[in-house]
Amino acid sequence: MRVPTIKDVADRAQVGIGTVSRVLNNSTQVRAETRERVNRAIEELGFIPNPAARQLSGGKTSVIGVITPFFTQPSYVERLAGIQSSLYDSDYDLVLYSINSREHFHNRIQNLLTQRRTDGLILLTPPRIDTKNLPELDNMPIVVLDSPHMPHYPTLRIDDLAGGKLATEYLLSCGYDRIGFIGDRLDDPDFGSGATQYRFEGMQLALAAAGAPKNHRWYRFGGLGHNIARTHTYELLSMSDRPRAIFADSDIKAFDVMNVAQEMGLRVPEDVAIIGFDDIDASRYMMLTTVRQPLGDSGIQTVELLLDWLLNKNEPEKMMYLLPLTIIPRGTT
Amino acid sequence: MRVPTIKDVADRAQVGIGTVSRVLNNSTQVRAETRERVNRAIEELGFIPNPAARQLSGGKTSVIGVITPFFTQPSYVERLAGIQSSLYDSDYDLVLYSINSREHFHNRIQNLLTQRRTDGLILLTPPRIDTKNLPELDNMPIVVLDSPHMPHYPTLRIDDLAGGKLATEYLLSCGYDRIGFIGDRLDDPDFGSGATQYRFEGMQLALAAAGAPKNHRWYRFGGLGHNIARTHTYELLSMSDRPRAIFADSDIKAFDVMNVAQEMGLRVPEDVAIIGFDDIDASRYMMLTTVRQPLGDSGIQTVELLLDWLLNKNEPEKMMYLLPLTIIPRGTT
DNA sequence: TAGACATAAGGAAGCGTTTCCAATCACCAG
DNA sequence: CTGGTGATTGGAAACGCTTCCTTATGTCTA
Repeated sequence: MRVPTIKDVADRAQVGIGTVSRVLNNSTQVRAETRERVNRAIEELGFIPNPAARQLSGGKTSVIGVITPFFTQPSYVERLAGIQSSLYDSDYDLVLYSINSREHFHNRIQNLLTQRRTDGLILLTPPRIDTKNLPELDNMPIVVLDSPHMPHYPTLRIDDLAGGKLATEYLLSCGYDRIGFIGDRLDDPDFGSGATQYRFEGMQLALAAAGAPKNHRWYRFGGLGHNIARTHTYELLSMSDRPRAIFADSDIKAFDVMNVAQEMGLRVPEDVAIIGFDDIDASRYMMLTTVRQPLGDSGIQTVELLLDWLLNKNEPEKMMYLLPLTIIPRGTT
Repeated sequence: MRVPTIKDVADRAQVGIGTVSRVLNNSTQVRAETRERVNRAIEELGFIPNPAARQLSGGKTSVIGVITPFFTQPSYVERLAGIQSSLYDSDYDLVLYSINSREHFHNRIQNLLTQRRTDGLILLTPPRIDTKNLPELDNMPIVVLDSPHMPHYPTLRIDDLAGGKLATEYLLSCGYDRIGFIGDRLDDPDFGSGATQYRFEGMQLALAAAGAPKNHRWYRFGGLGHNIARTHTYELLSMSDRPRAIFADSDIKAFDVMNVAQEMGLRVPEDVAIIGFDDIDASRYMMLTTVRQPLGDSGIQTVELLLDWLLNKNEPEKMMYLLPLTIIPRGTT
């Protein structure tokens, strides 16, 4: 059986195709009785508008694109899951674009903006790029999640400085005063988001406020990958004046710290306390104390902002929306 | 500046639109010289074919749909990541459809088959449905990953029976003879894949072959969710003749087992050994001994099969492609 | 009752491709 | 030189929708 088209609906409802289209698009210019008749015909035929035709004619794609790096990392997955779940009941499809580098990101967004394959875009932790080269950026609703690099667009993110303070204050309140830090390199040209830097600064502020000791030898800033955090941990914990607690700027790194500590025969938290950052799902199993940021919720809120923009033309303010942070005390402190 | 269309290319290359289209679609019916001229014009204008028009006219969407349940579970994410990475260099976009129930799955696939929003479909762990109601299923290339429920389609999956044997034989070879089992309920109407059942049967075969003791009180089949596995673990480990080792049919459940054992003051593996199934990323951090199935690779292979089908018309055989399993010995045995 | 104006509805044009058919051209055999 | 054949090309039609323009139908006011 052929897939029914708008023409079939029009014939069955004894109206013109224009009227059917108006019913589909909730135009007010239709008499209630006519609308009813058309809806019945749609129902009876099981008519579903052809998305390609709709897109070609009206420019609407019913697609929301999500551009994300590091698709495999749990914190990204959890944000993505939030996005997915919010889109679930909408009429929008979610297209996933994974990127590996700043260049790739630039190409991808350039393409998407010119090709108009999507009605809106969610940029998950986008790298720093020169948006001056993207003149048409303003025509497409874009919401940024977890990045300070696109201040001219609505952005949901956390206050990393406050997060660093929070973690440190918690460690201090537990009685640990000598605190080490393990984070990303500060000047990553591709994906450096400044998160590590702010969290570290927040830590320094908290230490200063409490009059706690600082020691630059306790602070390590590495690249990505497991081994670097492992190496740093080993170095820190081998010192004669080793830190009494370690603040890792992500839960994944904190797991490495836990592993290395255990391999070195140190007890957690008796010999060394550990706090992470993110509160990914696995942290619960690892009994890791951490700073929770609302990963799933942040995805949900991002979609809400974007849908309100697309559906109700409520363009959100181009500002940073700061998300709440909380300490989740578990077994490593 | 307006986005260039095929007409602009045709004008600039001094040819007709049909010729441009033939060049775009690699038809052989174009003189080499003409083809060259057209390609230059495309290059100069930065022309990119409009996907919507293409789809409306030619029926090709350049989209591959992935239908997956449990989007948040690590094993699914890892499969998905494999799929994503393989699609990365192709011209296909990946659209993610998450489903919650068998009904939802049925509706979704029905819609996709009639709407033709995708050129091909990957079904990740689809539930058991009545495919008789989907007469057009045969028109759309579909590859199934991790499910025995669609035997009339090419399917990549593991041999769960062999996996159960493998895990059990390994535990026996470590000297643990009293072995418990924690798995899903056997008759889940929605997503029961038979995996638990086959893994359990494999275990029973291995026990019988080795003459090891069996005890039905050591075997628990629960539903989804953390608490059920936790409860079962507690029950098992509270017995006076408690099992010396526990085989959990997923790593996630094994984590619960580890947690409960620890809370009960039991040492792993000295008091109770634990083996999981899947080898998700987190298992490495948890030092969990487990049966590794190639999650990421399975996604890659699925895409290879599908792309070969779409691009080269190599329709794969409608059979089960069995993926290899290996024991990953770590700290819990 | 007539004119003005709002509301409702029909349907052609247009969106940017692919594909099909017809036209043209080059070449060859007879 | 003529007719036939295959390769190459141009461009109309078609895909299924939205939108705009037009016409028809009320409805209200003076």
